[in-house]
Amino acid sequence: MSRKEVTKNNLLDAFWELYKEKPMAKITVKEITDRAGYNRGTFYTYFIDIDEALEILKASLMPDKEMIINPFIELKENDGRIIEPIEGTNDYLKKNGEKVAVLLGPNGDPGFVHELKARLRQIIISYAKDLEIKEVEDFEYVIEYHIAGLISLYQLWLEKGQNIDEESLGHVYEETAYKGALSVINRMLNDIR
Amino acid sequence: MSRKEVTKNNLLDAFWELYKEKPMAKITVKEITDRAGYNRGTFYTYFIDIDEALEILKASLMPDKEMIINPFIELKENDGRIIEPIEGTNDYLKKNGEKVAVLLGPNGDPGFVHELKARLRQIIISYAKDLEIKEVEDFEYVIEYHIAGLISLYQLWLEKGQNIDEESLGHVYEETAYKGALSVINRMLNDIR
DNA sequence: TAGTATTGTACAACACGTTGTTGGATTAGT
DNA sequence: ACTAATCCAACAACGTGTTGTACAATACTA
Repeated sequence: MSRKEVTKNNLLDAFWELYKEKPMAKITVKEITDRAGYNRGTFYTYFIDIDEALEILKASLMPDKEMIINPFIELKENDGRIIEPIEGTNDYLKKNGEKVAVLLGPNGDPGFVHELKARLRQIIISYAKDLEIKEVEDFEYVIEYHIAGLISLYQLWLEKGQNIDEESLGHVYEETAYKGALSVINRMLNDIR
Repeated sequence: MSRKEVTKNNLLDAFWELYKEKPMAKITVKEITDRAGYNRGTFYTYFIDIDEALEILKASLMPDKEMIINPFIELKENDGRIIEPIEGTNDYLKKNGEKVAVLLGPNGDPGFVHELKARLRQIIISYAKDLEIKEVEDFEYVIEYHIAGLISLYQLWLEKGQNIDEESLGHVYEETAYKGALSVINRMLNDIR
């Protein structure tokens, strides 16, 4: 790795440490360079401003199509049932989950959430394209609902300090995604009567 | 309304107009007061800083418990089926939907989203409290999944310029919430084979 | 290989804009 | 005319982004 790359990474790392602690508005260039051990001016040889640094980090966390496996590919062998997307996103989350969680959290970046959802929608839709779905608009809304729910589910889980084990979470997810949230709630209510 | 209140509202309105256009970091006090037609110093007699102005706006958009009707209250007359929360949140969204959408959007405030979801969860859970649900943790996750999905659904709809009519959206929502997103997707796929 | 030119990296210093505050002048409400 | 609200001018403190410079690494030439 060239010196240039080393320096840039050091700056990005320092920035990320600060970003975990406090919102963008309260982070200064000086803080970043102090922590990384450089002069403040050096920052500007690598980035236009702090926003660009964040953009670069966000870009590195955006999933490529290859990172999300096709949920429809095993349709035939799977008696017409699509496989659960959480499996497909697992690799991605395992690797970047911790960082992604920060961007999704209360001090995170709404633009990132927005783009992440758009990207995932786009990927899933592109996979489904060959299948020639008629209700295209409706389809997109269902995808959106599900992706948002899935992300929030995961986020809340991290926020709660993973208060239930991963399998239980998977079970909740599966039941909800296949039977519907309101039906599940109904079941939970009827169980106690 | 006193002169004081009028001025404060004017300042908040001007701030909101700017907030719709660009992110917090690029808004200056001078811009706000120029737009509202006041001196820059006047801003500081009403707010500590720009952040406080945003906090006040966010607070005014937080739903009270009274604004969300109890989705369980008609359980008995409703053959054990809970009524759909979208009905309950409708009044709230009708009134504040446009503003809320900005805060949920790409230039919005992640803290607001976080708090909004937490508040809605809390309200719904408080309604369900009397019913003594056993799987409390699981219940919360299902609620979270659903709320996030519902909000995103609505947000995407606004973003798409309401490309389908409200009834269609309601239909998509209902089917998804009661049958499960993945099941709906399965149906859409099977329909074309 | 030695010596020289070229490039790139980091730095310190600067001018600029915004912030948050102050005290006193001015205007508007009743 | 009295009081409260607003304006205005000036201020220090701070963060920003740009400039010119020194030094190190690398490439070039003989």
